[in-house]
Amino acid sequence: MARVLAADIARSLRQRIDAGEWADHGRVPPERDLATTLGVARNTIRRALDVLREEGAISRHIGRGTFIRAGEGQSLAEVAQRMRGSSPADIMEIRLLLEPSAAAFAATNASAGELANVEEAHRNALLSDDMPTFEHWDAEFHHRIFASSRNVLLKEMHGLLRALRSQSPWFDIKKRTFSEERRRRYCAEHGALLDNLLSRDPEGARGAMAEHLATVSANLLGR
Amino acid sequence: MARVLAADIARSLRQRIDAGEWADHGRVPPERDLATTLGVARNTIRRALDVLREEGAISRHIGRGTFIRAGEGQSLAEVAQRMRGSSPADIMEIRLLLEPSAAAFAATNASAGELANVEEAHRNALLSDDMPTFEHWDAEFHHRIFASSRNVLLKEMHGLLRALRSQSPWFDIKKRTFSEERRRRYCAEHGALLDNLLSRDPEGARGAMAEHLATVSANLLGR
DNA sequence: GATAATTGGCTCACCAATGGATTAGAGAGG
DNA sequence: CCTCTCTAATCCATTGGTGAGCCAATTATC
Repeated sequence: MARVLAADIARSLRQRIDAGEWADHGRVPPERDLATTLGVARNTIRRALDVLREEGAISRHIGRGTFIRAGEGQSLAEVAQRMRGSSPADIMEIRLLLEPSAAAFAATNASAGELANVEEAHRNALLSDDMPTFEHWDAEFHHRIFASSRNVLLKEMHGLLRALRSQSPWFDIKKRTFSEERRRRYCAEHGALLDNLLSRDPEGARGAMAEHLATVSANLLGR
Repeated sequence: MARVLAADIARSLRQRIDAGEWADHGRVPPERDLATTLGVARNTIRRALDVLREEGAISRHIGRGTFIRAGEGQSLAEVAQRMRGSSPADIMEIRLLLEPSAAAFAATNASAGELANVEEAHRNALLSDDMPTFEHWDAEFHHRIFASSRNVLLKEMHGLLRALRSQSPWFDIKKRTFSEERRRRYCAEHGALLDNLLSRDPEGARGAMAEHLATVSANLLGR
């Protein structure tokens, strides 16, 4: 008998997990089954699984079973769920990463109709006179730019950011920092950005968006 | 038998709803009917439906029935659902937007311990000899960089990308394009990136990551 | 309008599956 | 002989599924 049976079994199991043998349900067979099929005592299986759990490869739950950790907290919905805790600063940082590029993509990829939609949102934001209406068309302006980027995932990522922003602290911050002067400033920056889009200038659009977000960030976060 | 019956049923029902099986009446059969046709206890059906309601996929009303909520399309779960359709090219584009900045953030924000974790993933990738194990540590390397960026949302966004990549066409593409030479190339680029992180050079890290992703993109998408 | 049928909400007792833990013993190797 | 690993058996705690029953709200029927 080899003196390190459990380690061997651990290695073998790790390989079978990585190869996706039980990936369909994300669940490893129960200890007792593994013991009989591998012709080994349940104790030994348990020690092998202890190793894998130490490594974080699996998790075990009394009464439920042994589960592969990849894909455990990794379903799209669960990840989205965890995003709820993000701070306004974190969200702003991500916007700075995504939105300028989205604007650049839109400048090159958007159809005339899509740009017309962006323009419509801008016009409505200009005309709106109360804060909620302006907020709505402001958000719509940004979202329609993402929708014009021709990257489905990018658009949906913005949808996610928008969902996050519509929650908890953001609304208060926005309300507190809103003013007529800032609204005019936003509208002016939107207008400049729109001009870059309409003239199909990706780098100009990227710059205009970056500038606009810098303004927003300064207003909301005070820096 | 299977200790995850309710979860399986939830998955199956979600699929049937998405397929439009009951779209005409917007209504799912009563719990008791589902129980008998699926041959399980009503309690189990209820647990499965609880999951779907949590996700916002259905709503239930005493005395009326269980209804499909095709509404708004703004819930996080639904956004996540739409992301499933993203093409590999779209995903790659987003990675190019996020990962170089994540590397730059990590260079400035990471603790020594976090960088040690990144290094560990790199070492394990170097040592792994079969493709699934390498894939695992490769993904882990990238993810630990995001975890070191100190931006929760950024980290979760990468989790989202990873979840998308672990689905459908990606696995085939990776398998088809994998080779020992490419593995060595990836490891070398990871090493260069890691050096920039350890020497706390944000712009160097950003550049190294951008270069690495260019290689990956060329290999996977052929351009 | 009154009554019955339908439908989701809830609880309970019961059982099987499963991981957690302990104990005792058999062999192997120093 | 001592130590270490594996075997074997046993008991525990938790979880999830079953089956049954009753309640509450809604809808159909007369």
